[in-house]
Formats: sequence, structure tokens, C-alpha cells
Amino acid sequence: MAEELNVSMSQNFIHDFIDEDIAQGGQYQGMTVHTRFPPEPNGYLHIGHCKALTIDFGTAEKYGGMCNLRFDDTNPAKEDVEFVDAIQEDIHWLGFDWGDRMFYGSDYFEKTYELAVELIKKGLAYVCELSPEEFKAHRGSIGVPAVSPYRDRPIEENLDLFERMKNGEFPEGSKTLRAKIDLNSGNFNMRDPVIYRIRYIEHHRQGTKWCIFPMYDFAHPIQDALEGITHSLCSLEYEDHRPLYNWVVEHVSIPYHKPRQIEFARLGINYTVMSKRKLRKLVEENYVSGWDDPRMPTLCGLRRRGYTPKSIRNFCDRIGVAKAVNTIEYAFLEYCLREDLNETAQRVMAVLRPVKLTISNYPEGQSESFEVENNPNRPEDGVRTVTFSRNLWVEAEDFLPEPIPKYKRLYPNGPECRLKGAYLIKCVGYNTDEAGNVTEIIAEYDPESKGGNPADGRKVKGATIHWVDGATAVDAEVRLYDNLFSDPEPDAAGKDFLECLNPNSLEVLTGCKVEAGLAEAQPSDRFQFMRQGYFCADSKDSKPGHLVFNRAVSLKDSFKP
RNA sequence: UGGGGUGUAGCCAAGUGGUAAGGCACGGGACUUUGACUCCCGCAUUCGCUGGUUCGAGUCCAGCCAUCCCAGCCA
Repeated sequence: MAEELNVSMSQNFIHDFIDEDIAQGGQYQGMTVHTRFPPEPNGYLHIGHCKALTIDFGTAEKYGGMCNLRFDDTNPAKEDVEFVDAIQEDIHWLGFDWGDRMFYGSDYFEKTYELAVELIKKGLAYVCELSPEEFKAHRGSIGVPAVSPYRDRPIEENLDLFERMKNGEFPEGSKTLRAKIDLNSGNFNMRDPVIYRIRYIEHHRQGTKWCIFPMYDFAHPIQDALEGITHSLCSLEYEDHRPLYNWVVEHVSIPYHKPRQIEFARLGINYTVMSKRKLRKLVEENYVSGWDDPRMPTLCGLRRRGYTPKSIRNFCDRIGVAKAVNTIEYAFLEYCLREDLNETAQRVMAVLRPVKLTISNYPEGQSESFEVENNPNRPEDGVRTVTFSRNLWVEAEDFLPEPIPKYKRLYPNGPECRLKGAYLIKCVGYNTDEAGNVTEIIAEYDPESKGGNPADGRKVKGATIHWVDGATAVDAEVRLYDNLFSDPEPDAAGKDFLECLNPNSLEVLTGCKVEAGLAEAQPSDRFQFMRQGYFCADSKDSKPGHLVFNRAVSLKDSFKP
């Protein structure tokens, strides 16, 4: 199903680490590099996840290994099946394939429990009865060690208590299982971290079978080891957890091998919120129409917005992989899209802000048709037929009563311009309403320039202008989007991200003229035109298409009124 | 002032002791039946700062500064 995307991963510091591991042999001797992509099913995937996806799948592929898809569902309070399905769909849409290696962290609950028991038997874990509040009070502080009065409980007693925790004999929050590591560590993750907690919540897969759930720090390394993952790639905020990750791998008996965690910086894009918590708020409180609202940075949102899988993957590959906190400019994402669209998009002419153009010397009632190439870069894409008559619609900004410097479009006695694919014209006048708004542009055409080619071969000074035929053009309801956020950027200091919502982010225009050929194809669709020059159909099932306007308006401009 | 990271151009980013790649953005020009695309040209005498080692330092050493993450029974 995945088309050949031709996106290859370039060498980065993670590869350097892996190369060292392979060169040194040791625990990686003879092993194939395997990675995993471990989303927690508590939201939709966004473009930030695509960076991780690209790194996880790309690294495995580079070394001839596999990348597993594993749902990290060890916290029953936050997870839902809705997200499990959506996540799979989005990963496939991007073109990544995990084959038959899809797992759930919760499928390892039995094994994880056994390993916890093993830890207890080794004297490396104990049941603690501190309440959450007491736990905080006993946590210690910088330079002050943590304490737990239950630390030296006999092994037999721990075993008994832990089993009874599993059997549901104790209320939530009353007991935890803690790893016995170092109450003095400057790294608080090592101050006897909780590795199991009691939760009487139905799990989306396990139902009510369990009432104790392993913490991420305990479950993740075990899952990695069980699946034969050699390199567990994650984001920077887990650096502090690596000692704990290694501790678990070291002290738990999994005959397989010992995976290595490597961290990289997550993706940041300006004017874009990447926090799952915040995106969830936007959806739940109806600031947007849903997870796939075209203004969302989710993969399904970007898809509706007209982004192609290839463009997103190219983007993720090109931004690089490093450990420095980064904020990529939105313009770079746009560039990656334009690049792909320019290659593949079927062109069509459209007029967003129509102004009537009358060809005064073209006979009333006459009509003819022209063929226009669908994609000038790909002749094999063929041509489409457009009709032409005396009355046309052109973009309002293609006319000015008084020219400004370097303006080479329509204005009275201005330069000869070409109506794309049709004729050469010269503007001879215009009409306005009482308020002075331009209502009609008057022009004369050169009958000897059919197809836009003047008979005498003279060069055209003016620009080539897009147009649609007033006789056959179809009105479409159009949505013109700005970015969801504007200056100040979301997450700007002291600003709640909701305060940064762009009030103009959704603009509904009607009366947009669309070339007949396009509108006839899907007469009932409401097309959403994006400023960048592409659009997508309103419903998820409709096939996205693309328009290329005569002038692209950079998203950046929309931030500056 | 505890622990863990990171600082190379407006934004990313390569660089692993031999004289600062590349991309985006931006500016200029050519070309063009999309002011698009394409093509040229320009864009860090300097790598957070200060010292030190060296014939030679973005790379090694020391100190300093800035900045991000961590005190969930979240992941």
C-alpha cells in the first residue's frame, strides 16, 4: 500500500552510536538492529510524531532491522480504543509499515508482574504504604535524601503484600511497589521510584483483570527487551530516566539481551502547538471541528489540508536529528509541500476574489474552447478543455486603476497581458460603483493570438493571468484558512495558548468562481482553498486535489495584517 | 546554589586538530504561457564568552555565561 516515497535517512548521531555498538560487538554482537514506535493511545498522531516515526522506522530500515508498533497502554485512565485505530490509519497513510509486529504494552502485564516478583525476591523492590501525600513529604529534596519507613520490610512480607495488591485487597493509593535503588541520588528518578500502582479502572484491553499497573519506567525497558529491541529511541525528556531504564534492564531476568536508550530532540514548529494535552483541549472544547480540522497539526488534519505523505516525510528527514532544542520555521514545511505539489499536482484555474473582465471587442454570445496542460512539468498528465467568452472573471488583485512600481498586470493603458492559454489582452478602462470599488475591467484582445501565442511572435511585457469563463464558471463555497495561531506564538511567555488563537483563522467566502472542469467533477463538494495554493475536499472520504494559483500567498504574510 | 542536557547565520544543520558543507528564509539577476518552477549571484574573517595547550582549535583543557528538562502512584 505504501507508495515508493524515496525518502532516505541521512547519517545522524544516533547512527554514530549504533555504528559504535556494532563495531564494539559486546551485547550487540550478531544482533540485527530493531526499534519500536511506542505511542500512547490517548490522542491522534501529529507531525511531531512523524519525526519520531521517521527516526524509528528509518533507523531500523537503515540497519536492515524492523520497527515494531507498540501501544504504550499501561495507564488505563488515559487511553482509548478510538485512538488505537486512528493511529494505525495515520501511520499507514504516511507510508510506514510495521508488518505483523503490532503489540500492546498491556499484553506483557503477566510477564511484567513476574519480573516485579523477581525483583522483590532479590530484595530489590518493596511494598511501600506511603500515601501520595506522605510520599511527597518523604521524597526529600535537593541534598536531602528521601526516606521510606517500609524500605526494609522482609522479602516474604513484600511478596505477600504485592500479591494481595494484585488481588485487589487494598484501596487505590494505599500501597505501591517501589524499586530499591538510591534514596540519595541527585536524580530523583532513582530515589526508589514507584514501579507499580493500584488503579481500579477498566483497561481498554485487559478489562478488569488487573488492578495494579506497571509504571512506564518499569514497563518500557521490559517491553523493549522482550521484543528484541536493540535501540530504544525517544525524546530528550527521558534522558533523566535512562539510568533507571538501564537499572531495570540490568536487574530483571530476560535472557534475550539489553536494549539501549538513545534520546533526540523533539520537533518544534513556530506558530504551532504540538502538545497533545493542548490539542485535546482544542478538540474537546470545540475550538476546532475535530482532530482532523485542517488547521490542526495532526496528520489527519494536515491530510485534509492537502499535505502529501511524501512532503511530510521529506520534511522530517531534512530537519535533521540532534539533541539541541529546535524550532523549525513553518515556511520549511510549506517548502516541502510546494516541492512535491509542483511535481505532481494537477493544475486548475480558480478565482478567489472575482472581478468581472469584459473583452469589449470579443463578440457577444460567442464562445470557444482551449486546451490547457494539467501540469506543465508532466506532459503525460494531458490537457483539459476550458471555455472562453466575452465575460470572464479574474482575480481582483490582477487589476489596479493606477499601477505601482514593477506592476505588470492589468491597468488602463498598461502592458499587454496574456490570459493563460487563451489570448493576449490590453486593459482599456474600467468601471466602478458609487463607492469607487472596481466592478468591471474593460480590455481588448488580439484575435491573432489564439492560445496565447501572438501571430508575429512578439514578446509579452505583462504577466500571464489566470481566469475563468463567466458563462460556465461555477460558484463554490470556499474556506480560506489562516493558521490556527498567530502572533504572539502559542507558548509565548506569559500567554495561555488559547489567547493566541487567530480570530481570523477561518474565513468563509462565497461566490468564488471555479473553472467548470473542476466543479463539474464534484459538483456537490465544498472546496477548501488554502492560501498556499492547494485545497482539499471537505469530507474525509473525498480525494484531495490541488490548485495552483497565479500567486502564492505565504502563510507568513497572513500573520502581518 | 541537586541531577541531566544543549549552545555553529534569522531557522534547521554538517563538521571528530589542517584553515566554516548543505537546506529553508532573505536580497539581486536571468529565464518563463502560474510574479510559480528552474537557473545564476550574494548572504558566519568566525563557531556562547574568557583564558590555556598547539606550527595550527568550532574541534583538546580550564573557568564562566546562557538556555532547556526533572521533585506524577503520567507517558
